[in-house]
Amino acid sequence: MENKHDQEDCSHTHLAIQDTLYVVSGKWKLVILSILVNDGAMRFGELSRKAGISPRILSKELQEMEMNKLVSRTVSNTRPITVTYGATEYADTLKEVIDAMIKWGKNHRKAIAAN
Amino acid sequence: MENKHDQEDCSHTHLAIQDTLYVVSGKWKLVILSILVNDGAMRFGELSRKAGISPRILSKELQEMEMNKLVSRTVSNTRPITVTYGATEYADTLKEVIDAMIKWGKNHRKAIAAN
DNA sequence: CAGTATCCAGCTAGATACTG
DNA sequence: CAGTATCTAGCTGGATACTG
Repeated sequence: MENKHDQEDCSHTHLAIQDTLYVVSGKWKLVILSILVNDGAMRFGELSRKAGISPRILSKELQEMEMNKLVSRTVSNTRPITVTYGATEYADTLKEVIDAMIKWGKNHRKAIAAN
Repeated sequence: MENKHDQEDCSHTHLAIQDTLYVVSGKWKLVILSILVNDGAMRFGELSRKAGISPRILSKELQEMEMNKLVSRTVSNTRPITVTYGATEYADTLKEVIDAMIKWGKNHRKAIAAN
């Protein structure tokens, strides 16, 4: 019984880590998010230029981030249409994770340098 | 001047995130670490069997983790030699990061499920 | 036993060109 | 403008066999 519980807890925990890792890993997700947070909402092309990401990759990343409610996508009825991407309020909840990563990463540099 | 400072802060921050990401990302690093933390130090073969990782990958992961001071490697002068791997005390410092990831991941499941 | 060597499949990211 | 299609290079992880 206890074993079963332990395993379940463990797999839930593992799943939670995987989920977070998925959202935060990869070459661009956090770069995109930080640009949208710091510079505010902007259009697809502008974001592409500012981040230096080719459209194919940017499109894919934004779709995933939208599914994860980290960015919002707003279409304007101009001609041709314009699309604006912005960081959501929900994206702020990631701050705790990112801050923990920043803190550990900074200390780790020192820990490794101090051979 | 302010710009320069901002950029430096930003790049340091970005670097710190990358460093942390490097240590926790990938398919096996946290799995290996949790086994060593939960079950204690053990030998290469045992770890390979317990985690279900082929020797090539396990060896590579352990080397990286040793360089990052997350695992210790101890050679015994038996014949043939035996090698024991264990989680270091320093590995405990990662707990903050991992806990933040677990917490966010668990909440995120709910947030996404509540469509 | 504790790895390393070799070979290989699949995924990630990018360049470039194209479409509504 | 906001993407999608196509093609490609390089990296990650894995199976298997081998060595000291």
